[in-house]
Amino acid sequence: MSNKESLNFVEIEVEKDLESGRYDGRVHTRFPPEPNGYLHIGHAKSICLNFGLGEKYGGKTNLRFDDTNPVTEDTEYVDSIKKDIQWLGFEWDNEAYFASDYFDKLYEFAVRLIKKGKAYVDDSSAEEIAKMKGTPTEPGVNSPYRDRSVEENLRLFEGMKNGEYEDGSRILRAKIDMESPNMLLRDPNMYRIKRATHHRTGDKWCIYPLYDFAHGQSDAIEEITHSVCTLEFKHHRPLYEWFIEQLEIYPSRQIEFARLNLENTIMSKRKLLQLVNEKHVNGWDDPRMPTISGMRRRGYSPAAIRNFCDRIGVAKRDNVIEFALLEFSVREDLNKVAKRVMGVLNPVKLVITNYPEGKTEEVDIDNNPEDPNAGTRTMPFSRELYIEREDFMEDPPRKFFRLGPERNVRLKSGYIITCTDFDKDPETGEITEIRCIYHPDSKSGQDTSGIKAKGVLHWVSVEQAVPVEIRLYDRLFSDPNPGGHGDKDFKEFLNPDSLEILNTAFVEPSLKDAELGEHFQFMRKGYFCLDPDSSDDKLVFNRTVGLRDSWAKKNKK
RNA sequence: UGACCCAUGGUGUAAUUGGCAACACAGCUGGUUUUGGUCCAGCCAUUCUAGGUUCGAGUCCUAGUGGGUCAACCA
Repeated sequence: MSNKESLNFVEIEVEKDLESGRYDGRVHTRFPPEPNGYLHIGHAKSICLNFGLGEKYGGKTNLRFDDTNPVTEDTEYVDSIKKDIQWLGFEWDNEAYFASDYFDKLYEFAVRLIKKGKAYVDDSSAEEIAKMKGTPTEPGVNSPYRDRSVEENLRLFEGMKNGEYEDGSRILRAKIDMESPNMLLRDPNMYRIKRATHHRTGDKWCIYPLYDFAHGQSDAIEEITHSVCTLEFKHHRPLYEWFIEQLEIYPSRQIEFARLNLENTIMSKRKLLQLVNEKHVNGWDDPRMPTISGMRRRGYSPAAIRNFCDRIGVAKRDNVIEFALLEFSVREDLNKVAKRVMGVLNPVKLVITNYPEGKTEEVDIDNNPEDPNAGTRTMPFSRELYIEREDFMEDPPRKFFRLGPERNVRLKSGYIITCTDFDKDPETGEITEIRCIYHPDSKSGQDTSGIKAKGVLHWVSVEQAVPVEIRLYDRLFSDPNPGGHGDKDFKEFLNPDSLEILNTAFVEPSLKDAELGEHFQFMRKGYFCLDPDSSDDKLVFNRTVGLRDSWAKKNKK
């Protein structure tokens, strides 16, 4: 198969099956989300794994919605999930499938099991069943309803389907072994009565299969070869296989891998939903969310996310990935594609006293030094500019390469300037204006001045500057493992400074034509993208991720 | 006080299935640079512990230790 490159353990298992001819050389995987929330980066790992397997071995991958619990599921989620998978760049086989498409078949499977004497209707309450189940260290006991006749079970199960009984009054269980050390084999529930409107089947059904009697059966119906899921389902495997054996259906094989955990975030859909509902964030696609839609809005690219998923690998041990690895993947991709532009986040005015008033010249600038084909554009340069407030120091240390009294610095793609003077608010100590002279023979590309300038600053011409709103993001949680403090609620670790809004920023005029989905690098400041909140009279930019900043790092120490 | 799974640098993943512990990220040095970005070079591990098998163990065996999962009419 594949020779030199190392395989993950799932691929190794798949290749073994390919060699043994177990599935006639077929590889057919599936990605089975429940439509009860938006997809997150953990799902991205699963998507990349499942669709990656399909692509790598010339097979196919189904998208199947595991929609067997109508009370939490909704078509809004179906739509968002489809969009996210496509955006990541994957294509599922045929139309999307739904477990709910198989409700008739599943009902028939259940009847088949009853006829074999392998399933029975239990009239016990949920509490009674739980009690009879025992504990991990104590065996369970048989239900008094366990030995009903096949005929009675058939009649009762049909009654359940026909809505003759109340919700929760009866349940269909598999008859396996109440003393099994594996709790899941202690007569697991198969079908419950639940009068709820399903997002696709409406009110047709009042009984719905549970996970263990839907998932594996759906795999079999679709003739899935490798059913890849996360570690929590390990204990379900014997049950998964028991049903296959009893029903004599397609023998799909379940393989479990360790789910992704990311520092400073949570991956639980339930908790993410809570953040949305309680308005701790502005929706599922809030750029601080670990959702695919949030990351998209934040400016992460599909390639960045896929590369990240490649890098983290697939194994069986619990893992916590450092956020820095995700950010590396984002920078790595954006560095190649992002157009370099200028934006001043915290402006201070710079006046070039020896530059003619009213004059404007267009200076040339590279769109992307990493991409020779990206071309160049021009930017207006004039007497009054905005520069970054933090690029000036009244009394700078030796290693500060930026502007200070009598210091030289180059204005990127423009001229070298020498600072001559500055104004300061006597009350606040804030610098209000900086004055300098420029050296006309130092123009970028035709510099004959011989002047040295260690620092290079970005800038925007005041007259043409476009005022914009800038949104800066930080980790949503200040704790590396917000969900891992059993006694404390994860929301206690929400980072109060995860969103910072800047309302006095300016960007170069070319950004008036910025489009949604475009990636920009604001030089020396990071990667940015236009936010959908933008309107014609107000542009909003999200900072996707900052640039690596060894100067800031050095100063922190 | 059960069953099952897992254990390799700060993090994650490898190691031709018993043959010199590799790659990436992070960190630290230095170089290049009209982005303190990118890029380039260098540094950073006696594989949880203790026994055993073997010429040879990260890999096999035994025992321990540590972590995870399992008792929803959720998936």
